Amino acid sequence: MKSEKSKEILKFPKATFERLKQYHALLTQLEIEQKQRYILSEEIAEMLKITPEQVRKDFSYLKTSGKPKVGYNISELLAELDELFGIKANDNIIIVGAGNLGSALANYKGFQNIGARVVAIFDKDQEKVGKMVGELMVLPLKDIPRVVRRFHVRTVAICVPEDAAQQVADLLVAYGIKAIWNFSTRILDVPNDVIVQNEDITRGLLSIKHMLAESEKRKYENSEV
Amino acid sequence: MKSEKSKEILKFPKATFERLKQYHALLTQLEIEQKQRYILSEEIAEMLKITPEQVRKDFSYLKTSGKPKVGYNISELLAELDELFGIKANDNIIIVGAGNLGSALANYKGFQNIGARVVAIFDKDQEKVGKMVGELMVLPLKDIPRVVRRFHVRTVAICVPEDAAQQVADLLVAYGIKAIWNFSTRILDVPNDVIVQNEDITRGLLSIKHMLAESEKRKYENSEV
DNA sequence: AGAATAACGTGATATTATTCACAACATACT
DNA sequence: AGTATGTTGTGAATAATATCACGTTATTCT
Repeated sequence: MKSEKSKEILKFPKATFERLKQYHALLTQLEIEQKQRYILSEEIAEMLKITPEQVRKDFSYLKTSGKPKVGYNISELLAELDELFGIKANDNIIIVGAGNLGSALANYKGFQNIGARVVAIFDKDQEKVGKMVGELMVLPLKDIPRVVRRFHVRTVAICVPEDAAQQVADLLVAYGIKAIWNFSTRILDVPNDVIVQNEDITRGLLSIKHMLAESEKRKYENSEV
Repeated sequence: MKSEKSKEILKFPKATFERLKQYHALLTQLEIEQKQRYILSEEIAEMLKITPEQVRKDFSYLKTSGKPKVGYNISELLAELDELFGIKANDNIIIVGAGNLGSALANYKGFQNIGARVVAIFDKDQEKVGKMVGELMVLPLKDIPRVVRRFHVRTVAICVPEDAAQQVADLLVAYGIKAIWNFSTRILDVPNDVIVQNEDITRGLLSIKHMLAESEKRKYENSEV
């Protein structure tokens, strides 16, 4: 490749990338609300519990720039982030497991905001096959390869019971799936070229427990002094 | 390999804390499986896609130590992490929103592993009130204060539609709730002393999209060379 | 128009996190 | 028992990230 600079521009710190996802979610929300056209680094910072300097530093990796005393144009910023995350290029995904969690995902309306679409949901249980989940009919597992090929599915959300997660993952790997969105708490064993994104929600609750304990401690210490 | 330093001060880097949660989940799984008594830093590293040095460094903040050529005692390590996260001290939590997501949470069996228990689930919709979700009967929102007081609830999971999230948060704050586990993608505006843990799952999918794009690019570049 | 103001942009500096390198040591082997 | 081996534990070096400090600039005010 020729242009080294253009590559450089799309290269930001990992920590910045994580925050860009948060900015994207926030800006999407603001864009929908249509209450304001511009936003200050300080406003963003307050909402996301970070510093304004951090926000500006992050944005300095982008092409979009803000105006002193006015802030950043929400639409412009969101457009650049959309572009950056490849949101215009839609990704077809499927869900395995039509229990409550799988159904919740299937009904989730926000996927369009991040360039994703759920094209099918599968379940092992014959009782569930044929039932409707939102606008999708639950399909049997054997149909996975056909749907994957037909819709060029690269990403699968695993929403099955804990002890079935690895088994389903093995199946999906065999079908050539590129990325697994793992909603079980199990650590999946897959080949190195398969991406695994874990959504173990219990981690969030552990954080809460820890923060609650911390704030209790502070309260105690303060009353001591 | 001596460690005489006072480990009483349970202060570790933030990054380490994040990983301790992962170790905890992994060790819980291994403890349940009962397949092995010891685990090497290298095995942990491979499963969590980090380096063995990182694992050992993290564990160096703990009292538990490993044995050369043998590894770490799983039960001992898990016991220390349980203690650290205050898992023996049970936390009663409630869920607001009895849709698919709220129901999925209510039925989740892993809460006991992290010292949490769902004591009630609420919904605004009169149609849902009275219905059973797992072993819990859906209650009307007006019962929240009573349950919060009766069960000393400090933490609430918000599983309501996007545009109701802020409203519910305001309500909960008024009832004296200390921590909000936010499953909507909305950024909630709450007083500074209220903890908010966001579980915006779309971030995970954005990461997948990005990684897929990266691996596509690598493939392309390799075929160029 | 010129001055005052408030917010942006970013190089320099400080802080935090990861990796390296190797001594210490438990186990297995001869 | 002594030696070889492989893994731990951790201070030191390096790398990544966040914060600071301040020059720059668009807007508002007089």
